Amino acid sequence: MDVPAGYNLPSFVPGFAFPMNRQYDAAAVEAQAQAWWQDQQVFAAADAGPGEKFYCLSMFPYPSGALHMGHVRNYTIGDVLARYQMMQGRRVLQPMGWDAFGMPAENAAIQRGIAPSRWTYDNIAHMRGQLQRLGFAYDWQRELATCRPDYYRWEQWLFTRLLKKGLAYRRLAAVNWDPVDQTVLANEQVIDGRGWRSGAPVERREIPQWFLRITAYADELLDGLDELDGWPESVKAMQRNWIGRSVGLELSFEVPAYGALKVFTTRPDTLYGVTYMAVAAEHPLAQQVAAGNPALADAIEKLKPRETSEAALQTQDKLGVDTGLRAVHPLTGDELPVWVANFVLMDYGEGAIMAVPGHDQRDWEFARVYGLPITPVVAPEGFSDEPAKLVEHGAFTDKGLLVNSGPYDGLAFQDAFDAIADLAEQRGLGTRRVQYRLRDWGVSRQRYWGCPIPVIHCEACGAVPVPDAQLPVLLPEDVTVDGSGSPLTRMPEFYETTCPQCGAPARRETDTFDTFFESSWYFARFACPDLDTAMLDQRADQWLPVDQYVGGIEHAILHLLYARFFTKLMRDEGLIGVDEPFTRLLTQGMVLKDGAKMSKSKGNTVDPQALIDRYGADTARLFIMFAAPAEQALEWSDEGVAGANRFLKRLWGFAVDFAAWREQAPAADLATLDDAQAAARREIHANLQQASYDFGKGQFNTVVSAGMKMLNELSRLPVPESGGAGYRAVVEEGLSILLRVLSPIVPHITHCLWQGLGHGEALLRAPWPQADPQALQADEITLAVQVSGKLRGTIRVPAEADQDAIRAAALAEPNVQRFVADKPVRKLIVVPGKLVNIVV
RNA sequence: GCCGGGAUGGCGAAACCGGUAGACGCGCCAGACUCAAAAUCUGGUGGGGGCAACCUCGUGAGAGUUCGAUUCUCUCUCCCGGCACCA
Repeated sequence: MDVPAGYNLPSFVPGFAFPMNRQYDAAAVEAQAQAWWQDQQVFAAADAGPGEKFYCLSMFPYPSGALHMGHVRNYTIGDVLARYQMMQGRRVLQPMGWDAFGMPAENAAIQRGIAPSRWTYDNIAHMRGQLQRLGFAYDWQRELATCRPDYYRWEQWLFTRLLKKGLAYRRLAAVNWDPVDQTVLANEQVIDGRGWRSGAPVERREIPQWFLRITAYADELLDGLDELDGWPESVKAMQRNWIGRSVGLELSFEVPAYGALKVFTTRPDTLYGVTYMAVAAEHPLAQQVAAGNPALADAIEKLKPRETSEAALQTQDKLGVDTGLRAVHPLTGDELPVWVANFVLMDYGEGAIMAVPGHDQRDWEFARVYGLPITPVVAPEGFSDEPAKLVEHGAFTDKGLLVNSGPYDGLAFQDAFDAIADLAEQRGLGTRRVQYRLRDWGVSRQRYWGCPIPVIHCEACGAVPVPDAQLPVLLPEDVTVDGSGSPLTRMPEFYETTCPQCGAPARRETDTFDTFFESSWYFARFACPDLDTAMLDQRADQWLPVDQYVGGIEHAILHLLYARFFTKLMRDEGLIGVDEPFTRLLTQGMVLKDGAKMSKSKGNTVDPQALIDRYGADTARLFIMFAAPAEQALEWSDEGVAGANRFLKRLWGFAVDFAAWREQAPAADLATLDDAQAAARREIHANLQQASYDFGKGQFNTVVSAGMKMLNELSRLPVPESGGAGYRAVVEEGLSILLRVLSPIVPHITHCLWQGLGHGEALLRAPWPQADPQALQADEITLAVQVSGKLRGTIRVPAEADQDAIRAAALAEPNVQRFVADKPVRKLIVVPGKLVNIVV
């Protein structure tokens, strides 16, 4: 760590002279603290040793160029948690790395003609410097970047293992195709149905792609959520819904001139309410109809989705066309029209539905548009009106008792479900089965800046995994990217190879992995980043699971689900013993300015570098932790930052003045406190208790608040001109508590003051302070007095007053007497330590 | 469209198990210091009423449960995150 030239470092010698400089110089203080940490190697995590392990991890950044405020927030929260655990005596691992593959590097290459690798490595170097300037307690020896072959070779290796197990496979899947740029587009690159660069309407194309069979782990991924007590309920709920396990009935409807039309339903109880059938435009039935009828083919073609995003599909107007085919209702024998509808998704279930417009809102809306009948077959218990009334203004989607359902009338949901499912199974019409919303994970990307998929395509042998001895498949870094597809497809020296099985000329796969592939296992690699003989070794089990994971809520589903999935894959490969990667999860909120998320496109960003240059790392950290709870959105405020800096200046000045005063003061004596000093001490300990409680909850803004109150209490005490044994005792103790409580948040200033005040060298290793119960004792307490629930006054009573004494005091309060007057007291509630409510 | 979350003074927020709404900070107002300003320090600061003691309204909207609701239940509005190729 470099110390700014020309600055005379204050000489912090424990227990001796305090620096003369009363001015808080953040740059000097921070350089001093960081130099000490660097010198002592305090953040190098020992794989074994004394203390319980604690693995604290923040989601690693994409090296986009420079840190943004969201990074600063994320990493400050993680660092505060890590440092807090160090002070609890844990052996803490807090690593940092780079999620280095991705589209922005290719975009930069197109725009500026820099190779993606060069751009990425430069960004990493710059951002690493910024992280170091912020004083995060990272073990930099474990740093990794996912774009380096020594990292990605192991995910290539794992992929070949999954291929052999059948957990990776290849099939056709849809992509967004830009017909002008002749390239595949990410959903992000499709704006209002058009390519972002060409402006051409995107097309949907089916190409062969690699998939990971995440659905094979659907049940385990779902059930595992129940054990994750340290995760927010909201994230678990989102994952549950994403996996979307539902138990239902697979049913076949006979369609003359087509055959059996299979559907899946979770509501067999509504079978009598089916009034039409609907299939997706890509469904074989639709294709068959189109083949024999050009007019219908044209109409069906228009119903085909153009984009791949589900949001785009589900928000379009409900459109359809009648195929003219009729299905036979399996129980009533009624004829049901078969429609092609754009709200039916080919990817979910069977790509066909039995429409029950009385009890499904989408079916209801479609029926309304096309004048199809709506038949209610379920009604709430005790519903006595005309059943048709139930579905006049929308579908009735609750469960209830069956009506209009022949022999099943009057049955409740589960009985009806069972009876109809039993009948369907007996008659061979269908079977019960479990359906997931979760789809297998498509990992192929037709892009350059990613990990090459380690497969060789041979005409004779098919898709052959690259043998271990040939790994890694190196991504050539010296390339030109021009936006018209991946350069790998134009590099014979990359793709021309020979089949590892038969030796014939063969073509190397030119697709790369989804970048979620890299981020799905990096947390494990941090345990052994230097290992070059295997993906992981026993050190992974020494550190895993991650005890505390911190990152944005936007990763609630995909990244966190894929990381959980990979953990199970690695476990089943015998690499690790844990089932789940992250024991506790904190999802931090966004950073906003003027009510909107900070982003370059909105032009409302604040550059963290400017903030650090002006005020220092501690001010940035303090503001971020104080301005809002970690999980909530944080509204940026330049004045708030200045306020945070003001507090640090006050803290510095107070400590320096006290140290100077202490030179001529008598020894500290806690037995000689006056009333004000005793009260201040009580407040210090009360706020310590609060801060410890809040730290445990992860509510850091109120920890800062408690620290501010402590300083307020101490500064309010008059400084004795002579004597001062009591003052010295209260302030010395108070400062030692305050510095420790704040040290995870503002580690630099507290480190220097701790040393300067002579408490020892390593604040990091100081124990967390404990509140003294004796200091907390008060003789009198204040109780609120309500009359019929409204506050009418307060009373002071001895702390040990009994209920009768409290009642008497409450009734004697003058304002209370006014409101009670001669009205009879119906009830008198005493909440110990809080309030009295007199109900008249 | 579906899933998840949020809404409290002029602003960021606090209120632990249903018990004094607005701690702490920002901003603003007044005062001290200063030739002046900045910085710093002291005091005040939810709306309305009152000389005051106090009264009254008030936690997105509407209902409900309760002696008592920011907190629990139901309905609604608006904003934010995710929706499988942004990371």
